[in-house]
Amino acid sequence: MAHTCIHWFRKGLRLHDNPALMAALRDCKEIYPVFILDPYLHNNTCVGINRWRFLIGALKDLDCSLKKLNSRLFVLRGKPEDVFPKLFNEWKITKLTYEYDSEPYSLSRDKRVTTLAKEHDVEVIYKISHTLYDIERIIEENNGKAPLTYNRMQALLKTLGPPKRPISAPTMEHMEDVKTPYSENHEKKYGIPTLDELGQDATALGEEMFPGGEQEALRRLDEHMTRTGWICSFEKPQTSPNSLSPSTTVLSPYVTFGCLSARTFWWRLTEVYQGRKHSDPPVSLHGQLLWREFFYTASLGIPNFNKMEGNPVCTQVDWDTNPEYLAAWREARTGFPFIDAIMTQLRQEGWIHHLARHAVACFLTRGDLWINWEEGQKVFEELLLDGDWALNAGNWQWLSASTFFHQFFRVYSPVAFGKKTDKNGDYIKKYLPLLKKFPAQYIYEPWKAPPSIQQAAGCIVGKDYPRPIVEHEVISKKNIQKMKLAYAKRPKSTAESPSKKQGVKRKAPSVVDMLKKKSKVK
DNA sequence: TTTACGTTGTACTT
DNA sequence: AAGTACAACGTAAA
Repeated sequence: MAHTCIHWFRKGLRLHDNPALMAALRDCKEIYPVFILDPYLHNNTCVGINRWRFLIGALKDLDCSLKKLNSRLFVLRGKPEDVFPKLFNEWKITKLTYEYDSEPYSLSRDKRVTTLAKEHDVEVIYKISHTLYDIERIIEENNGKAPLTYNRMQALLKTLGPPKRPISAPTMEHMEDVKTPYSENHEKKYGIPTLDELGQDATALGEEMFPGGEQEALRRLDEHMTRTGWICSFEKPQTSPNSLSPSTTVLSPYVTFGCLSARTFWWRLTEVYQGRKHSDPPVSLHGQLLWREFFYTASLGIPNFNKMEGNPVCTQVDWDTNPEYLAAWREARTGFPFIDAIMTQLRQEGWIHHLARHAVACFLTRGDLWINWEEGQKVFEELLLDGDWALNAGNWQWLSASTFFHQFFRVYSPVAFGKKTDKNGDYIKKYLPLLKKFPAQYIYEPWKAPPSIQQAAGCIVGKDYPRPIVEHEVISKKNIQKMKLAYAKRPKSTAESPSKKQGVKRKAPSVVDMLKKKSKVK
């Protein structure tokens, strides 16, 4: 007997490489494509206006693509646990399909919805298509633990082989015997929300740099894939955090919302690499997708992954509570132009380069302000178009040297780091036009400019632009010592003889270093 | 137990 | 552009 199905879109806002949607269309007479505005996920505190705009764009594009298949998108409002029982009854549903999502809230929500579905005699089918791999399998392969290093991750993936190939989007042939019953007043009942309905002030919006949606995602993917030389020589650490236009693909928002399948991206890259010399993970574009996989795996295998407390791999640090510092960082008024420019770009455009994220994250946490990484995590979640639960938590732990990365003595300078790729400070001038008349010599540290130069620039530090809120050279050294202390308090998994051999070990590394350098000749 | 290594530090020297 | 000191961590493999 043919089914009456709901396909539930959450992430995975696309038709291509959507195995759960294809499962819905098998033996199907009626399909209801559904998206639910869940007050838990979509409240105003964790979703900024740029992310709302991206989501609305993605939903519009989805509805547009579904129309071409004689179907429509049904947008509902409310808790999924409340919405589904009504839909099951009203539409006489027999099958529910969705894409697997490993976020803790999603897992608990989907469990509750599955229970409700069973009570209504609704068959539930879910498929894995948000990540390259079944990340539970990766954890199994590592004896039940998430790998904590990229190397280990790569070794595990080697045993699993390459990711599955993506599947095509449904066509009219798949829809031959399938209908979507929608009425004249569909827009009124199930329409896509406007910014206004969501309580957002649309007049506050800037130019839309990255419009949401699957069609836009695939168009951008195609465009990038034509740049074969660039793709093959791509090395993430060599790309610039402060170029005036993005030095990377910025496909991340599309992958985050599932407008673009990670597997589609992966295999398109494989095609470009084919028969050509190319860079490799971790720095290559394949490598970037594997980093995503790495953090997804960690987020599933490590409890309380988005918190310090109760997180077994996270170094417990006595971060300060300092609302003034936090507000200065969030609102781009730290007095360090490089930091403030990045935070301005983040708020305006919803995207900043990965290394720019490093600079501001290090500054907020272990580098300068000594504020808990969870505070930064919240701000990024609100403002980043590619704000992803797992990647955001993982990268904040990385940058704060809480786990994954442990060389806490390597601190980014809020002055020096940006100069490497933008000596003139053009990036700063773009996002902080107030400072645009400062000569290059002072653009990264305007407080050092003599009064006459400040006057000539039309910007007096301490009046028009803030003085630096901390003295980086001093505070970063203090903070390194505080990190050392926090590390010393870490519970040791193996019993070790502590201080005995330390005096000897001090000298040894220099010999090791010398040997290392000899072998590093390229 | 020891060793190698870690996507993306800074500041100074050669 | 490449090398080196700085002060020095944990993980995973050997």
